[in-house]
Amino acid sequence: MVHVSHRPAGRPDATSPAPRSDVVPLASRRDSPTQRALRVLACFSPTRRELSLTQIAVATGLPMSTAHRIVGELVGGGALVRSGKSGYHVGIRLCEIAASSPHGTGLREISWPYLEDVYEATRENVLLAVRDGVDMVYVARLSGRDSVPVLRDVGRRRSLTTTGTGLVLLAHAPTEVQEQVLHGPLRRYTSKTVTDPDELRVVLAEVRRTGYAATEGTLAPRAMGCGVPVRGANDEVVASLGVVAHSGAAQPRMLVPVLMGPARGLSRELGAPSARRSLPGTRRSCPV
Amino acid sequence: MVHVSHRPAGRPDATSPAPRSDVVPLASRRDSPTQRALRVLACFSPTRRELSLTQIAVATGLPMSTAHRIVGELVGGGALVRSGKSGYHVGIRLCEIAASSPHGTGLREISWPYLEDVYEATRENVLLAVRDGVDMVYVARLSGRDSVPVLRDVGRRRSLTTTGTGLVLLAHAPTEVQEQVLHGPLRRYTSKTVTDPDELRVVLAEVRRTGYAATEGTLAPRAMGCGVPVRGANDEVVASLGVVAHSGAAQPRMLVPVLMGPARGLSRELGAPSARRSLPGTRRSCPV
DNA sequence: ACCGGCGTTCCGGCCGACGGAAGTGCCCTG
DNA sequence: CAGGGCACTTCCGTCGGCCGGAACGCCGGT
Repeated sequence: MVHVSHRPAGRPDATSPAPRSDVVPLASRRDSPTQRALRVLACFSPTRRELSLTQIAVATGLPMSTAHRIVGELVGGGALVRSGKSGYHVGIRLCEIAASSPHGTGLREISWPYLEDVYEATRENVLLAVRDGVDMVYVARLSGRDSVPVLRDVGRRRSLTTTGTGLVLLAHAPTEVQEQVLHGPLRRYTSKTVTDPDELRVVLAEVRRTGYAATEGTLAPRAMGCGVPVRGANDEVVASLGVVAHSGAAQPRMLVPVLMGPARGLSRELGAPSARRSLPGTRRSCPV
Repeated sequence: MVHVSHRPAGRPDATSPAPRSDVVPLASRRDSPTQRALRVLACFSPTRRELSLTQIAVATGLPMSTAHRIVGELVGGGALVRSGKSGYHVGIRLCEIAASSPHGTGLREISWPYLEDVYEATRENVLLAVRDGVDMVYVARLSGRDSVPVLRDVGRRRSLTTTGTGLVLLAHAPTEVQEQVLHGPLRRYTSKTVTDPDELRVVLAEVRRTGYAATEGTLAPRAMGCGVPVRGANDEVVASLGVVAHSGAAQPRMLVPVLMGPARGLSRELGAPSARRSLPGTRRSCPV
């Protein structure tokens, strides 16, 4: 069973040695049509909602005619739609498909009432995040009109090491992912950001032991956050529920009891066995 | 400019039950790899969140080996992820991309506060819908815990002719779309469902004239709804904001004033010129 | 142990994707 | 008004990689 690394990892040219003397290394970038189509779709992001054909061609590195054909087929399939004269954006069809993801929009639908519960209790920014590779992606955000807008835009990709929600996800990630993060560069955002691998290991162990992660000033100077795990059908951690607020609004760890209830409720709805029955020792009902 | 019908139309290969042993190009029904990849993705829906490889192969009509290759590439690109041993579901990567759609998740993000405003005022199911082809798709739904669950699941596809929100979208759709719907079969859900094309034309004209659509008992016997248009940057109708509730909870048209404010606010945030300045006739320029 | 289903791998043929080049319409400019 | 630049669209010959039938592990059930 060959498990393909789910990250194409940029440009692994080494797989095709074939050192033909006349091979042009520049344009030898032949990948499968499926991957090309995905690359075209990947051009779009919450920060780049609308692109022209030329922009797509440049972003993907595809020739104009090729980009034109692929985009045309994506439009025919409803994945993209034209907006205006020269411009494309992601179509509703793709949103429908994405809505089926149990880690994305589907999870958002299920989780919404629980986020509301947390919001009712805290009146602060409530977030639900999942892990994708070595990054964290927010799938849902609930922020009242009067709460501080610390973070914006669902779908933004962030580091796993700088927020409470991220640390929860990293602490329960597979070992290989953790090692990958620990060996990679740990970017510093503030003076409090943890950048020492060994120190981070200690933090992660603590997160596993206590069942929550609280940070203060690690991403921005006056922001603090707290996250707790949300578990799925196999009791593995599928998401992290957290609150982000300005420092001083509350002690981070005081948020833990508020988060635990909704997190357990959500885990139960997701089919987590450990959340199925209310155990007497709720705070450490699950191994690790 | 060739406008491809955006519906690939199921499976036309059942037409060759007699595979002659000669050169009959039964496999000539080949579509482009891009379209194949989209067909694979389109297998997933909110009602079919997890599929095995065999299920995908059957659903798309692709041979196993072909389906295996395409699915593998989609997994490599992050569009699909494995769940368990035999099973795939839509990946977060696709949700990120979909989050950039101004007609989908992006619209949902923007619209949420306005939906909340309507909910605060009505305590009923609040919906935001857009049109895709001759169907309506809900992009956001807000229903309180205690409100009647009349409709479920964002991303579900519905008819344009049976709800207030749908009628608004249809009334402001391009003429060709309206004709297509009017000439097609008009499915009857209840005894009150409008199925006569001429009668529907009158209804649509009334919707355009009054600026809202109210229905009662057209989809389900004891359900009523009301919808108003939401306009975009070109002042064209991009979405429909509506409320669905049990009959008797309120007069449908009494919901109109409640809907108009948030709808105008949302339109303004989307850049609609007509909502830019508060017109004299408008009874409330700011959301409730 | 047998078996049936499912997923995976392999390989040769063939056909449709590929992309350079030419064509079209539009807008801005001199 | 002619000219030129830009963005998009179409065309067509070539050939490389997709295609899918067939064969092969791997389980789980009986």
